[in-house]
Amino acid sequence: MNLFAEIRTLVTDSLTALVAEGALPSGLDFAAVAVEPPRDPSHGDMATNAAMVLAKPAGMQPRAIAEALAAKLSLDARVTGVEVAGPGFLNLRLAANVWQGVVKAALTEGLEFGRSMMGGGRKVNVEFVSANPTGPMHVGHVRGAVVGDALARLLDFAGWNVTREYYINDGGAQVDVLARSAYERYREANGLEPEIREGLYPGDYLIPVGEALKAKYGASLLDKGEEVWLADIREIASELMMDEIRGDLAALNVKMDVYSSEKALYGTGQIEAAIQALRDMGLIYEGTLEPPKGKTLDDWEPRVQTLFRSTAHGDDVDRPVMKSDGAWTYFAPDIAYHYNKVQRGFDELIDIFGADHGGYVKRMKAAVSALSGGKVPLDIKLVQLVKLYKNGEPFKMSKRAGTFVTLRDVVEQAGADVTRFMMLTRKNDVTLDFDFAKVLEQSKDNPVFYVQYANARINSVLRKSREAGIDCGDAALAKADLAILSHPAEIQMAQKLAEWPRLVEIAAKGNEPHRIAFYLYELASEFHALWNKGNDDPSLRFVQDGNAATSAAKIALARATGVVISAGLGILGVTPVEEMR
RNA sequence: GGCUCCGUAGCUCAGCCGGAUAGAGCGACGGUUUCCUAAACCGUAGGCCGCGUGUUCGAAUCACGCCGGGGUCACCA
Repeated sequence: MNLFAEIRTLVTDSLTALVAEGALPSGLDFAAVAVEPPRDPSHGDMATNAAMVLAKPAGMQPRAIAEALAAKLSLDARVTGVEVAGPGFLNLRLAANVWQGVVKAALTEGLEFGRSMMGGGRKVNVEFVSANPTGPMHVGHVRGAVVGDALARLLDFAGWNVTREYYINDGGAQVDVLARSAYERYREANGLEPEIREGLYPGDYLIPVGEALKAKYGASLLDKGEEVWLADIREIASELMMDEIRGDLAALNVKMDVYSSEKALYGTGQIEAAIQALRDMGLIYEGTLEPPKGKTLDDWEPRVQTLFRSTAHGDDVDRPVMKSDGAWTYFAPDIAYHYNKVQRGFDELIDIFGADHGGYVKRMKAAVSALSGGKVPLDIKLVQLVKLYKNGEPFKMSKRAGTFVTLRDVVEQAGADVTRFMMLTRKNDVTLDFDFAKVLEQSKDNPVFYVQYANARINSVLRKSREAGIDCGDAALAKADLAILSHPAEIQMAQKLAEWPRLVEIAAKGNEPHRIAFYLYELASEFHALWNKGNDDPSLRFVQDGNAATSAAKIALARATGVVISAGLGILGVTPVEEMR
């Protein structure tokens, strides 16, 4: 149930009726008509801009349209007041039972309350994390992992058919470096001194890999050159690193549906086929790029390369797909990979990248635009840096690698739920400060705690009510006489609940999971306020001694709030806390 | 220099597919506890929404140009 959508339908139906009566000219487009919560509560419960957006196309004064529409709307039983205000807004007041109905809907629909059909079952692929399989995930990956996973959950809730996908970059030089690094650990496992040369990965997470290699090969590779072992060790080491990464993701409560391998694209003709497809469109040519303007590169020299004419699809310069030695650039398999996603039938693609990949956005969009004939939109979300602090001081440490803070470090210190919520308290394109001390603080300065505390209070009410012998099942509460919820503070709470389905759609439309976190904070704030009003006015307390009917109605309101908090936390991938003693 | 993100209260940030008197938390000041968890709540103070021009009935929001800060910039992935 989405009350705003229902009232918007009422508005557009009324407009259609006015057209039929000749009060409005025919052929008007109602797409721009919006029904929204007004910023100022004194402006009523809902406001519509219908008269203003239609004034010009209808060739009428906004006020004339507004008055005609007001007359129509006031005939509806749900509408108790309509007034024309400001430049032509129509402010609506709705009957109390409309808001009480929202409480009932939340109880009967449960965690499905707010689920939307907006996605229409369209297939969307969300690619995120895609960290190189050369070591454990570090803090830089955490935000992308959380944003991607929460976005996937959000889109699922809003009616999309979602696939979460990880692209394993196991085809380039970095996995050779991994293999050489692992070989040194293999020598170490055999009692020799490892030579961790400049450019190799020094982290001690490769020690177990060395052990595993010793278990498999004994001492047989010690006197061999890398032409003998490189390919095999590359394979084994990157497999083990992916196990590590899967474990890291699990620790963050992130699950992938599909892992795709870059290496698997080589030798199958997929890269050649993708490039050929572009060539057939006349988008591949041999040429020489200009040096970047304004930036002097000492080692720049003109080179003939195989280039993708990405400028034909919005990029600023054309991009090389093949090196001068004839090997593919990183971009080529990435084109093939995205082509593969298009061919698998996804209607929409989303990539979550770190902000350092900002320069990659236009060329990737150009490739997808070309290869899908402009039919598959690619949205790329860049997540900005996370800066770590502890008590306001910049924080650097790692138990495991010496050089970087790992995902495990963060999860062990802060917990998966807190980490996830905090990563969503900023929109993706703003840098985020993460203070290990602050995120564990139990105060309203900490939004995770604040929301969880509201949920704990709700559960406390339910516990006590059950002890008092009241049936607190959702079905029973839904049958309560909700007309009892007539106090303005209670109506206001119900109004906040009514915004939930609308918010889900707004967040999904913009691929903006952070909006869920902000809404939950506001919802918790409304609840805490209502809770405290019970101090001054005992009639606002949820449990009313000796009056089962009144208690049931008020508990229903609390429970409905709890349902929405749980549903919202579910989208964020955060487990609701029942009790916080 | 190109591209890109950011610039809103003392601080950290929401709001931005145009809408009414621009919001929240922290910090400051002042209140609330016989009560279902005060781990909370209520109130006061605090703003050329970086600057300018344009579009519009209407701009924090859209366009263009500046200023300031971050990221990034050919055969690395």
